[in-house]
Amino acid sequence: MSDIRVLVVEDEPLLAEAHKAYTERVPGFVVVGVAHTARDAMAALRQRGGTDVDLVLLDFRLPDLHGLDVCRALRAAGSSVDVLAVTSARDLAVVRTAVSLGVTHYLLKPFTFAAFRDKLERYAEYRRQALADGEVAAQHEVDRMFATLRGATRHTLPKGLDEHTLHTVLAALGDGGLSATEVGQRTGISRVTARRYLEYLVSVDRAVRAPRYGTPGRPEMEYRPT
Amino acid sequence: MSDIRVLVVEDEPLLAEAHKAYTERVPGFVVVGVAHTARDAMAALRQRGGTDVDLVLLDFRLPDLHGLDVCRALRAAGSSVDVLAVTSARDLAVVRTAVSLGVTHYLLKPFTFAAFRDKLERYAEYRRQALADGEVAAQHEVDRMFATLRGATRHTLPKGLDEHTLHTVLAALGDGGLSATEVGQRTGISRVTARRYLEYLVSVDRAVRAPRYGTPGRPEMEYRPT
DNA sequence: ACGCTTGCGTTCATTCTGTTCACCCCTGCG
DNA sequence: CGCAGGGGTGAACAGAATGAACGCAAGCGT
Repeated sequence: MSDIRVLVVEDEPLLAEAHKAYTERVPGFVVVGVAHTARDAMAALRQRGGTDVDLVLLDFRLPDLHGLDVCRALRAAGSSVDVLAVTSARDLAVVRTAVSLGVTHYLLKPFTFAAFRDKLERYAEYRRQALADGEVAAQHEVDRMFATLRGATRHTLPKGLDEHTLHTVLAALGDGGLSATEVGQRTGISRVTARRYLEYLVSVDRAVRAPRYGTPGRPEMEYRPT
Repeated sequence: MSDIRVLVVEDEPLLAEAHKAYTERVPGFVVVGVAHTARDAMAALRQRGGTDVDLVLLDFRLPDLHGLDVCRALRAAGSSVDVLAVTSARDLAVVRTAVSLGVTHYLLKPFTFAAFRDKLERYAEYRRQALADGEVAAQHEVDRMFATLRGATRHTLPKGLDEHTLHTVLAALGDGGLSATEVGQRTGISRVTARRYLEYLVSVDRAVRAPRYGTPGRPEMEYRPT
């Protein structure tokens, strides 16, 4: 199976580099181009005849056109290249339209590498199933393809940590500025456990810690989500 | 929440009637039109201004144009109406293209009413989440929308589960707040079996689980029906 | 400096989870 | 009527997640 060829479309040069680096950290993917505007992106896709790019990492906020318009133009031109929306647009109307235009996934900026990799790996798996030139025999095969692409996110937590507790802690943390003890009080969880989860969040860059000075005694650690 | 308005596109008159009847058997859906050709379908959609139809049940094998071309024309015209592909085309290439054009689902003919209803109900649930004019706060909310639309299907009880036991467990659960052990005690079923059924209920969103904190030792899981 | 104060970070007992596997019951078949 | 097979159940077990206890770390005050 040859690599999946990706075109990165992102106007901010630093982010474009970051997305490129992220993509190439995922086995099976290779970046074949970077575009900074909608015009460049469409030119790159046209030039390549629509067969040399498998997946477009498309920022929706571009200087010249909106990403949704790029999608529409692609579809109108008969291209069936796959699109992964990478954007900070949180409007449900935009999500709806993106879905109707067939984006494979919709990744909110800023994102962690884990979230990014999850989307790419799902796409790779979908592609493995869909790329064959054969035919599907039964409904459940089609269902499985759709589910592979869009099914619930799998997230692997370290041992000793529980997913539900993690959500509870995250919710209690709110906008941050809380110590482990305070999070514990808010959730009914013990300080020890609250700390366990807060430290996990720090370890995966979903929170930061800072000491609280000014009072006697050892300073308290204050956690804040990122 | 008003009904979801459906346009049925199917050239075979008998099948068109059948699809219409099926659709109206699903609560929350209403058929607002039937078209027998691609031309008719596009005319109907244009006439209605693109805002009076929420979902198109689209046969791909039409006398004048292929369903895929209808999709492409819709997208090119800026319509973001949702499309449920209903077709006997089993080519993976067709499925791939359909996905890239944003079809919500792909239903192989011939199909059972159960399979059909599953697709419509998933779409309704997706719509409920996506229709608000608000904004999404986090990645997992978008993920849930995609998963609702495309997640794995489960219409029958998995092996190893018995319907009668399921009802017993559901009845014992009452308003919730019970652990697997407690449900077991109330029903005379073992904890293991009670848990088996409770977890099934969670997996199909008919119950939620939350840990009970405060005491030493691994927390108990508390189940609550939704 | 040096103690004082306060909470951090860790260890470990505790309790319940999740899984495995043997058993039992039912059904179909020779 | 005996036997094989499969689906559903529960006893036993390995280990997962929590919180109490405790020693030590880290600022503050004199």
